[in-house]
Amino acid sequence: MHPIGQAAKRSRVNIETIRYYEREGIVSRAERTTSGRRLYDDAAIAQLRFVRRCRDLGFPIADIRALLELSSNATKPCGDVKDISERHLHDVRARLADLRKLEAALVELVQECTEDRPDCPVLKQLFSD
Amino acid sequence: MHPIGQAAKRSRVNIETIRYYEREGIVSRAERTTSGRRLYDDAAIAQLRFVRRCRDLGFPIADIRALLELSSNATKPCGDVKDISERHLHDVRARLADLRKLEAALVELVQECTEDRPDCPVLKQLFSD
DNA sequence: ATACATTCTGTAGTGACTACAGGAGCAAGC
DNA sequence: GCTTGCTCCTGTAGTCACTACAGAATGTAT
Repeated sequence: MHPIGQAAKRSRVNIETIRYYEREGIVSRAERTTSGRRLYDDAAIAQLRFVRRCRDLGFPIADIRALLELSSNATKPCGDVKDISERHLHDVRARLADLRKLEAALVELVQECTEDRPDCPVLKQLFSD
Repeated sequence: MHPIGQAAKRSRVNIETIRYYEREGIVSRAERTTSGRRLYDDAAIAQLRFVRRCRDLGFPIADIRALLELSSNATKPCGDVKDISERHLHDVRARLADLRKLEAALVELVQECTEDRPDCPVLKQLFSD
């Protein structure tokens, strides 16, 4: 059994975030010492690491809740896991498309800006009707 | 002179957001009728539209404050405008790189998930040490 | 006069944390 | 036993850029 600091290091989830996850019911409530300090076994740490990996993959907390639920309660989770993952992948691709457009627009904008002259074409363009 | 609803339509900034921008000092304080309602002239609407366009380009509010300051006070704003824009472009590219990695990781993950079987390889992988 | 639309202020909620403040517990050295 | 310093506790507020109300007042059309 490990105190929260150890659990944080092993899961790469920082201490404040672990407490936040517990408060929000995202992970199960940790055991406590008699003085009220949290204690984590390997399974609890694995759960934190799971959440961390999902966050690294960009899954929102709501999805992570669902994934954790599936992992503990479903007999055949794979279909639902796939659905959640594909929906998320779709979101990521949509964000990628937006960012690519944004990048192109910015490149064009920056090209306008070449000299130290009194009328900035960038500002002019952004202010135009 | 236009009431806030008109200003919102013309600038594509919604009413609540316009009030928020004023409260935060991002745009200049609107004139008022005797009863206290906001009034916007063309310049004020252009300023709102400017903010909206910058937001569309992903600039954070702090950058927009700086750009507005430059547009009203600087004699040769173009150099600074370029600096701000390039720093932002750099950020956007960093986010793009992150998202691309994320997409690749998700594609790989989703490929694992093929059948309706009791042990989901995705969950297994996310839970592994 | 009445109905309806528009606007006002002020506050709270969003997501996913992060950063304190102020206090208590614990381990090691003297 | 005492002090030092680290870890931990709860609870609250801040982050970013809005968005969503509640409850009241004003304006416009019939």
